Amino acid sequence: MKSFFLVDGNAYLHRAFHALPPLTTSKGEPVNAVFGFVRMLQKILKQYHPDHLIACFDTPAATFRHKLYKEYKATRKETDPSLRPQIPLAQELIKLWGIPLVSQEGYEADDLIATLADRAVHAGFQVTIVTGDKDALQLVSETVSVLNESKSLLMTPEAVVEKYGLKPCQLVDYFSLMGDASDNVPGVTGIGEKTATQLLQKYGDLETILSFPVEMKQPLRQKLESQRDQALLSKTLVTLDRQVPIPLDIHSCVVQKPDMEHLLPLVNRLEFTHFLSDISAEPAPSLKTRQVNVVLTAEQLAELVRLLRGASRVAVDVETTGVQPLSCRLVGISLSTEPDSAWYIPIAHDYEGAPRQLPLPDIIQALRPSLGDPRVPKYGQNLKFDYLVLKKHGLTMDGIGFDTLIASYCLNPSRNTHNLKALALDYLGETMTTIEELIGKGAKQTTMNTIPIDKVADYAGADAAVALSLADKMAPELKEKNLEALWRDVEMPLVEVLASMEENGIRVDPDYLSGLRKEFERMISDIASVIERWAGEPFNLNSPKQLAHILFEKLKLPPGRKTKTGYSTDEGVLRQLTRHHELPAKLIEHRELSKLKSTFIDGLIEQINPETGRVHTHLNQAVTATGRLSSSDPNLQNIPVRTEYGRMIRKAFVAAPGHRLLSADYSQIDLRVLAHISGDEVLCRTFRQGGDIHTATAADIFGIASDQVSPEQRRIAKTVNFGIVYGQTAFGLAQQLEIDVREAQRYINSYFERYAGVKRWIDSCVEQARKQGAVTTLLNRIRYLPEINSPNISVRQFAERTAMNTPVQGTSADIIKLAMREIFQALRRTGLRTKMLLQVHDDLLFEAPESELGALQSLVIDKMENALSLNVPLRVDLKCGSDWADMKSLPHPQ
DNA sequence: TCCGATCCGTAC
DNA sequence: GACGTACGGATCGGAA
Repeated sequence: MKSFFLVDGNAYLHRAFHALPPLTTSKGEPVNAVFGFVRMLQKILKQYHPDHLIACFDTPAATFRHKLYKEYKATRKETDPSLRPQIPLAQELIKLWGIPLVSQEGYEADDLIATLADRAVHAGFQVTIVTGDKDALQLVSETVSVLNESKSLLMTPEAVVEKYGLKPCQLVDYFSLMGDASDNVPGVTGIGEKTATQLLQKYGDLETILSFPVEMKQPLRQKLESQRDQALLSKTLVTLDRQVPIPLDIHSCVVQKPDMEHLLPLVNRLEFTHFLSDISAEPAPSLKTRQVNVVLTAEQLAELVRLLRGASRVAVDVETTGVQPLSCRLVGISLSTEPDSAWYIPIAHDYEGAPRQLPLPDIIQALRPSLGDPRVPKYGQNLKFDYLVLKKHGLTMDGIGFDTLIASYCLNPSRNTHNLKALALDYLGETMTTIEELIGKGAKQTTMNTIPIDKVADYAGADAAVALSLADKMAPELKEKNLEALWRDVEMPLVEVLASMEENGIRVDPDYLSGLRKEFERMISDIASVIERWAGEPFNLNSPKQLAHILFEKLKLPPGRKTKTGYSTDEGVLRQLTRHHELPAKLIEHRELSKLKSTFIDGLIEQINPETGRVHTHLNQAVTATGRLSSSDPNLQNIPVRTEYGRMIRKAFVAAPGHRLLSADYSQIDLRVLAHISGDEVLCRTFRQGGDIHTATAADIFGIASDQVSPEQRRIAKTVNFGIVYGQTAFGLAQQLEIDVREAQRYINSYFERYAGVKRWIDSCVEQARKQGAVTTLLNRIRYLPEINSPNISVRQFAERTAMNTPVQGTSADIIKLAMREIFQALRRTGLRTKMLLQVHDDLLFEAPESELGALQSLVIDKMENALSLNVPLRVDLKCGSDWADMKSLPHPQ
C-alpha cells in the first residue's frame, strides 16, 4: 500500500519556534522555526520515504468558524514578530525543495488535511498526518494515523482508545463537551475530562446525550440543558471540514527534484550549513561527473604538463601525512584547470600492492613551468599550506591568485568555519567527503599515504576542482559587497608573507629552556609545600574547585565573586585575600610559575623543529572577527613580557649568530586610530604635538597642566585610555584601579567631556550597527553584529562594546597588514637578507644580519609610518638586541 | 579514551 | 553582568 503524508505546516512552525533557541543568521534574521521545520521534514523523508507528501498551511483570512463564533481563537496571542516572517520563508524554501504545498483562503490547515486525508483514503493510500495538534485525532482510522513527530508517537485507533478511552470518531463530541482553551472553544461549563469521557462511553455521541435519557441525573442534566446550544456550536467548531473544494489532484503530491538554482541562494542566505547534505539521495552532480585522472607514468605527466601550459588558472591541493606543513610528508598533488575535471599525481602512497609512482624530482620539474609562473594565477583553499609544503620539496609556487579561505573570511569573518567542506555545502550544495571518512579518526586514524590511490585521487581532485567553482561564486560577491579591494590589496598579498614568516621560524635556545624548566620546577615544588603546610593537607593547587574548598571552607576566608560553578579563585580575588592570610600571595606566585612552565617552557620545547632548531608558529589569517592575525602551535603572540619571570622566558628567543633581532612597534596605534576615525580635535592635536599621551590625558581629565601630573594620575589616565577602546564601564574601571565605582564614573565622565568627539563617534558607531547590522574598518573590513538588537540586555551591551571596539582594533590590523606587505616586497626588491619573523598586533619582529641593521631601520620606519595616511601621525619605536628580552631602544630618525 | 565545558592567565 | 581580540593548559565529568 502506498503511503501519503500530510504535514501541518503552521503547527510545526509554531512548535519549532518555541522549542528552539532564537537562532538567527549572522546578519540577525530569525530562522529557528524554519530550521526546526526543515529538520523535521528531512527526518520524515529519510525515515519513511513517503510516496506522496504535502504540507498544508493556514491563511490569515477568517474561516467559517470565525463567522459562526466571533470569539473563535480570540484568546490567541498575536504571532510573535520574529516568527511571522519565517512563515513565508519556510513556504518558499519547501517549494524550491520540491515539496508540494497547499493553503486555501478561508480554511485552516486542519480542514485541508481532513479533506485530503479522505481523498487519499479513497484513492487507496495509507495516510499519515504529521502534526502535534490533537484536533487531527478525529480523523484516525484503520487507514489514517497521526504522527506526533517530536514525541515519536504514532496514533492509531488502538492508541486513541488507550489514551482517551474513546474511539477516534467520538473525539469531536468529547472536545465539544470539554471545550478547548487554546482555540477558545467554550464546551459545556462544568463538564471536564472525566465526565465527558463517562458520558460518551455510556451514550456514544453528543446527540444521544442531548436527547437527555431518562436516567440522567441532576445537576448534570441541568448543565447540559442550559448549555445545549453552546455544546452544538462547539461541535461545529471542532469538526474538521472534509469537503474543502481544493483544486488539486492528490496523485500530483509527489516530492519533486529541488530547484537548485533558486534553492541554493536561499539556503546560503539562511546559513543552513547542513541542509543540503541530506536533501537529495543521489550524489551532487559535480561529484558524479567529475573526472579525476591519475598520473602514474611519464606519458601521463607529459599530458598534464601540456594541459597546464594552456591553462589560464590552476587550482592546487597537496595531500600530506599531517597538518604541519614543515614536518609532514608530501603524499600527492592534485591540480585542476576546469571545475569538472582534475588530475592527481600520487607521490608517496605506501601500502601493500601500491603501484610504482613517479620520482618526486621529475614531478617537481614538470610542474615548475606552470606553478612557478606568476602570470598563471593559483587557486586553492588555504594556499599558505600548499605553498609551504611545495617549497619544502623544492618547488616555489608563484602567483598566489585566489584563496577561497581568505575570500570567505573577507565575506564574513565571524563565520563558524571557513573550511572547504562547509563552503562547498553552502555555496555549491555539494557534500564533500571529509578527511575523517578517508583516514578515520581517534584510535583508528591512519595517514594519507596508506589510503589507496584511487580513493585519494577522488578526494584530492574534488578539493582542487571545488576551489575553482567556489572562486567563481565568491569573486562576484566580493565585488558586490565592496570587499574586493581589501581582499585583493591587503589579504591576498599577505598569504605569501605569512607563509614565509612561518618558514623562517624563530630560533630558540633549547638548553637555556631546559635549565629554566629545572629552575621553575624547583621553585614550584618549594612553594607548593609551603602552601600545603598552611592548608593542612595536600591538594591539587591547579584545581580551582579544590582550592576554593581550602580557602573558603577550611580556612573560612571571605569569598569574593562567584563563577557559574562556585567561588572564583582568580588573581583579583586572591589579591583581596592577601590581607587576611599569607597563603593567597604564595598561591599567586605559584600560579604564575606553573603557568609559565606548562604553557611556555614545556609547550615551547615540544614545538622546536629538530631540523631547523627554530619554532615555526602558524600565523592564522582567517580566525579573528576583527581582522587581526592569530598565532598557534605555538602561540607566539602571548609570550610573557610584563613580569621578571616572564622575561626569563622571552630570553629564550634569540637571533642566529651574526644576526640581531629588531622589533618595531607602533606607538599607541589604537588611540591614534581612534583619534583619526572619531575626528576628535583634542585627541588629534595631542598626537600631532607629540609627547606622552597618557600624561596629556591625565592633564585633560584632571584639569591640570601636563607638568603637574603625578605618576598616580598618569597611571589612572593610562588605564582609562585602554579602557575607552574596549567600551569599559565604570564598574570595570573601578575594579581595575581598585577604586570606588563613583570615582571611576567621574573619570569616564570627564574623559568624555574633554574628548566629546570620541563620545559622539562611539554613539554613532552603535547607531550604525543598529541600523545596518554591521560595522566596518577604514579599509572596509566588515563585521556583522546580529546581536546588536537583542532583547537580552547583556547580550546587546556586549554587541555595543564590540561595535565600538571592532573599527579601532580592525583598522589597526588593516594598517599593520599593509605595512607587512610593503616591507616584504621592499626586502625582496632590495635583496636584503633580513627575515620577518613575527607580528604581534602592533609589533613586527625581524632577524637581520648585523650589516643590514642600518638599512633596515629606515626601511621599516618608512613603510610602517606611511602604511596609510591618517590625520594624525603614525609613530614607530625600534628596539634591537640579541635576544627578545634584552632589547635596547634605537633613536627615532625624527 | 576522548571531548567539551569551565576556569584561569598570557599577550596586544 | 560589568573590557575588546586571541590561544592554551589543567581539571572535571560525561559520552564513546
